[in-house]
Amino acid sequence: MIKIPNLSLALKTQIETNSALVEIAAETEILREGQYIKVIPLVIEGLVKVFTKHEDKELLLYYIQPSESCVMSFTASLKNEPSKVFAITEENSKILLLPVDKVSHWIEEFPDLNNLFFQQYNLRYSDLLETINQLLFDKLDKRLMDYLKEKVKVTKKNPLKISHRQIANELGTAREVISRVMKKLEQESKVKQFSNSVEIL
Amino acid sequence: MIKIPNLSLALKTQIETNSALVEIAAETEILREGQYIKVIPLVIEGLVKVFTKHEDKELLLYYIQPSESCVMSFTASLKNEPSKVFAITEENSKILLLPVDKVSHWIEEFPDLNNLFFQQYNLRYSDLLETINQLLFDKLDKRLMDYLKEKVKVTKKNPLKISHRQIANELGTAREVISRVMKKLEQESKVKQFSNSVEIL
DNA sequence: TGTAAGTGGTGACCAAGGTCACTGTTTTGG
DNA sequence: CCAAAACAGTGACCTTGGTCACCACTTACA
Repeated sequence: MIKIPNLSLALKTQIETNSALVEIAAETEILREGQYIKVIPLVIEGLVKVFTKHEDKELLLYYIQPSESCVMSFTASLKNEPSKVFAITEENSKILLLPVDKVSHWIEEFPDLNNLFFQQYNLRYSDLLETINQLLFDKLDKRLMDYLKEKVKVTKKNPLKISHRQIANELGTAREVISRVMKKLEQESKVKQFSNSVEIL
Repeated sequence: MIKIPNLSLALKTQIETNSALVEIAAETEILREGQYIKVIPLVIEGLVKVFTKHEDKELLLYYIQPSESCVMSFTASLKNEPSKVFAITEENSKILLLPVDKVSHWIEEFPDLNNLFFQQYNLRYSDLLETINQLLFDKLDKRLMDYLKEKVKVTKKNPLKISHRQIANELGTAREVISRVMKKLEQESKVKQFSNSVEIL
């Protein structure tokens, strides 16, 4: 039985018998801007990254962690609108795919599912607002540190195996810039770099 | 009887008999960061501006227009969390104040209200994402033009009576910068300036 | 095992926008 | 009607971060 906090047994049974559980390899694109979809993902295991992108420049928006869903898919499928964001698996993941037509009924029938989606919306509202505040108020050194801390927390790995290029992509900037700021942070003893990996101190 | 699209008569009656309709003068602060609240506003008439702020620097996030509500208030009051944003009336406004304890019941009882809040969350998600995209991908001249067009649409006034200082505040920048960019836009015949007002061409 | 691809480091330079200082004009309230 | 406050214009300068051109090192895999 799938473990998702705060869902009733009746609902979990419904979900299990009506949804597909798929395993998706790391680094697989699962949603792109403009795409129409008919399925709502519920992450069981692994990690999904959601980001915005425009002509080679992109920005990490938030992660979808186990027990979480994707509100973009929720509205995109219920209202038949195209997605405004991209999503990609960052780790090998197990994801439940809930069929839209079922979900629209379940929402009325099961207050706990209704609740879950309200919680998800609220969470993403906070995530996006946080992103705005960082873009607007913080310099790159702070943004980089916050990014690294968040990444350590979410992947539960320290040191992180990650390239300067990927960091740059996720922060919407250039590799050289990360190189520069990273060096500064290392001199300030806030991080330590090995080959291809970064440890937060 | 209050006119709000897509709400059942039964619900509207409930709302009318259990909520206070208040008139709030323009430029009145109605919500600040860190504040706890026990009431959910539904704008009937007028216009409410929602923004983020940090040490004198602020940024317009979105407007709450008639028939719309405030999802920040929704979660802040239902989950007893402090607000993360500021809100201020931009015009004289009539606002229905729904008591939280009632709303939590109405949401289960009336699918149309449940629906309204999902729509509002979706709308704000889009608003915040749009804000992020503009901050990240657009230069100030484009951001300024978009801001002015939006303002004209939302206030239904062209020319707009507005100072460079206020524009600067809402875009998170400085007055001198707006002065500069405004001059450029005027030379490109995209706007026309009179004393204390701006017309979009 | 050698070569191509990916990665990181660095200096020089550029562009956008933020800051400062100061001026003149317009608006407003007593 | 006049003084104070708010507003707008502008040149000089600074800071941040983006761009470019390289070079050197590591890693993967053919």
